[in-house]
Amino acid sequence: VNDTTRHGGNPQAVPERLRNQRTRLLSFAAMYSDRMVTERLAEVGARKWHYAVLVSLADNGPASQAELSDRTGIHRSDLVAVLNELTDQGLVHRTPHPADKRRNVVTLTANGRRRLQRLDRLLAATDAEIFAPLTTEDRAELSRLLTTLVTHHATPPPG
Amino acid sequence: VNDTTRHGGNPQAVPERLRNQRTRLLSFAAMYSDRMVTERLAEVGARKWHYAVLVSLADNGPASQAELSDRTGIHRSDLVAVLNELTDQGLVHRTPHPADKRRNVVTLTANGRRRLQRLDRLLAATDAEIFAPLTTEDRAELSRLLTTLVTHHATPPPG
DNA sequence: CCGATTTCAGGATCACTGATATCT
DNA sequence: CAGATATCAGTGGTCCTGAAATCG
Repeated sequence: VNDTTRHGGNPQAVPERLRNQRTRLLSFAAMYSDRMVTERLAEVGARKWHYAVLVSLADNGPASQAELSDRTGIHRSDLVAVLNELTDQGLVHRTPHPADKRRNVVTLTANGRRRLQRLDRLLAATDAEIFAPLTTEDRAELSRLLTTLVTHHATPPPG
Repeated sequence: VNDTTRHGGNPQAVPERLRNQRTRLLSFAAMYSDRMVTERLAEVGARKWHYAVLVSLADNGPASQAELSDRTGIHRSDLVAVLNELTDQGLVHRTPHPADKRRNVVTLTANGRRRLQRLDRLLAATDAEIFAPLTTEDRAELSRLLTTLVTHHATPPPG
């Protein structure tokens, strides 16, 4: 229908040398995946980072913003806006830390817990959609390979 | 050394539910990969799209900009700037198409061919660095899985 | 007149930087 | 004082939209 947009180019025309470039494959796969996740979340007024924060609070309990940044991978500077949005929606709570006046303690609300359940279902469906062309075994294998890469590069070099 | 930047967070602190999320793994892996590729290319004054254009011209011959966009996945609007940079460096050539005055014919120069060889070596080294934690078989497997995903999602839905 | 090609101006989003005020 | 925390303003890159100018 619309062939000038949604780039990635015409797959048939892409030279083999480019098609087989692993870093390029990784980039494009992530691009499609990110786009789909972002779209699905946008339909219910959420963003990727929202989910990350809600999960972190649900699974590891209340936390300061600095710790939330560590848990989710959200940059400290950007976490502020994310928490503003979540508090505006009544999904989390920012209260001053009793013993350390610099910190906030971020807590999940009952609404936040319900919201997380919904996002969980939504993201499970999106995952199924994105990885539909892979078998169950292939999906597990992909997760294994990506986990190896991520842990290797996320781990700070020894020192 | 600097633990507040280069996010991805503290890997140990990331909740298991997030760590195992496939779309997140894909995003982060691509992020690390892209960052490394971009850095290495920047050291020699190049960018990712430069390489894509040079490869396309070397492997599939001269082309119009519209066709180059299809071959490389570069958006038509952004291709202009990329070609400006490449022509400024004397790596490609823009000449008017003899039979169709709307088009340009983009050609690889001798310098462009030499440049491509250098970028090939550089990117091969970067690929080795990025995928170092994977065995040879694992890398092939990863390529296979990613290719399945990319072709599936790049191929326009039947119609 | 419709469609294709090149070009430019600008938007939206994202990771990141840098600075500031506050507090330990 | 050094160091940590939360916040805000702003940069640079990328993907994308929209429109103009030119031409088939």
